[in-house]
Amino acid sequence: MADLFPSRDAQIGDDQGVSADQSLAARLAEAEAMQRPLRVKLGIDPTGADIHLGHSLLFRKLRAFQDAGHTAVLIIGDFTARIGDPTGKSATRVQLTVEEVEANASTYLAQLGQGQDPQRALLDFHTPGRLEVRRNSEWLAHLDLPRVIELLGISTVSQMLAKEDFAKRYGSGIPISLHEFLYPLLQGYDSVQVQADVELGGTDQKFNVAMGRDLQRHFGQRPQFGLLLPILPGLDGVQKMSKSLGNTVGLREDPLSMYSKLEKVPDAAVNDYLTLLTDLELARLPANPRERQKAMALEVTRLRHGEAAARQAQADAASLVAGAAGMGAAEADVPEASLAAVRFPAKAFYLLSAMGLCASSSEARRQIQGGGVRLDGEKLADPNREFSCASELEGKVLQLGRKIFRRLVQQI
RNA sequence: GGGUCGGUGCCCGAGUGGUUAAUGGGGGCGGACUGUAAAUCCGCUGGCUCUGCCUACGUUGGUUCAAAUCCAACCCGGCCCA
Repeated sequence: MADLFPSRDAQIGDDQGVSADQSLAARLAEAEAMQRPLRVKLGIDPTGADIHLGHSLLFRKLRAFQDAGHTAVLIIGDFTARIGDPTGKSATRVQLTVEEVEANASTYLAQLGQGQDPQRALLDFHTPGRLEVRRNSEWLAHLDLPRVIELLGISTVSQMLAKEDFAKRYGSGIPISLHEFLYPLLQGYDSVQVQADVELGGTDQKFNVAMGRDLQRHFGQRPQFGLLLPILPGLDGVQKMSKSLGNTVGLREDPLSMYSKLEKVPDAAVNDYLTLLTDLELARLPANPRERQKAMALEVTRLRHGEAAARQAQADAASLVAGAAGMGAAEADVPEASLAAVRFPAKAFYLLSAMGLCASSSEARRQIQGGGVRLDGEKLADPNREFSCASELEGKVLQLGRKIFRRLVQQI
C-alpha cells in the first residue's frame, strides 16, 4: 500500500527516506514551480465539544502549510462522525445525531480561531485562498448505492482485517459492525473529493490516509502525500491524549487550569510535549525535571493565552499550592463559583453537589470524609456541617482535592 | 436459519435462592509522603440536603416469605455449522 512520510520530526521540505517523486519536498518544489499551492487536507470528526492539545499539533502543522502559501482543506467529518471512527477504539463508537454533530462542528471552528485575531488564532481564517472548510456530508450524504458498491470493491476484507484495531477486536471476539469497514473508505473518498495533495494525520491515521491514496489512484488522481505526525501522550503520560480517556487539556481551558494540568505531566512525557507543542529547543531548557515541567507548562499556556496570562497562571498555581500547604488563603485569581444554585440552609456535602463540584452528593460526602475538602484552608471534616445562608460563604475559597479551587460568590 | 456459550457496578470478573449495594483485580478519587509527579502506604469508589429512604446484576413477566441466583418469553453478543 502507500509509502508514507514516516518521520517523527517531519518538517515541510524534508525529504528523508522517501523516493524522490513522492517526497514532500518534490511536491513542494513542484508547487512552487507551477505557482499552484498544495491542497493540504486535514479531517476532523466533530465527536466532542472540545479540541484538545493532542489535536492542536495537527493544526499547528496545517497552519505552517498555510503560512507557506498553501491551501488548508479542513474537512469537518459531519457525516463520518455519525459512523464513528473505529481507530483506537476497542468498541464500536456511539453514533451521534445530526444536531450533536452540528453543535460540535461550530464550537470546533470557534476554537480554531474563526473570527478571531489572526495572530492568536490557530488557523489562518483571513488570508484569501488559505483555508477551505468543507463538510463531508456535502458528498457523502448523497452517495448512491452503485457508488458505494464501487468503493467497497476497492478494498478487501483481509485488508480491513489487517488494520490493527479491527484485527484486535476480531481476535478477541468483540463485535465489528459492517458499516465500520466503510469508515476508512469514506474518509479516503474525502481525499478524492477535495483532490488532496497532502493529507495530515496522526500516525494512528496511517491506514485511513493510505486508503485515501488507493481511492485517489482508483479514480485517476495522483495519490496524496501522507504526512503523519506523532501522537501526543495524554496527561497520564502513557496513553494517547483522548477525550474518552479523560487525559486531555482542552484549548478552551482557562490559563490556570491549563497550566496546572501541564505542570503535572509525567517527566517521561515532558520532552514530547516540548517537541510537539512548542518551538523551544530542548538543549536550552533546564535539566532539572521540575524546572523543565514548569517551562513546558508556561510555554504551552503562553502559546494559547499569551504571555501575561501564562505568567499569572504560573504565579497563581504556585500560590495555590502554598495556600494548600497551610500558608493561608491564596491571593491568586481563583475561578469563581456561584452559590446561586444552592438552597440554604445547606449541608456541606449538598453544597458541593449543588454547585456541581462533585458529581453527586454521595461523592461529595465521600470527599469530605476522605479529608479532601477545605474551606479557606481549613479542613472540612463534617459532611453534615450546615451553612445557613450564602453570605456566610461569600468570598471564601473552597478547595476540593489538591487541584480544584473555587472562590464562592453569590452571583456571577 | 441450526447448535452452543454468554450478557453482573467505569472496565474486567466472582457469585448460582436468604448477614447482599453484591468477593477480587484494574482504573478513578481522596489522605500521607514527594518535586505539584512517580514509587510506596492508607481510605473511598450506586443515588438522595442521609442517623433513614430509594434504585440496581440484558428486558419483561412469573414462582417464592425471600431471586443477580429458579422458570418463561423476548432482546443483544461470541464461537461452530449452513
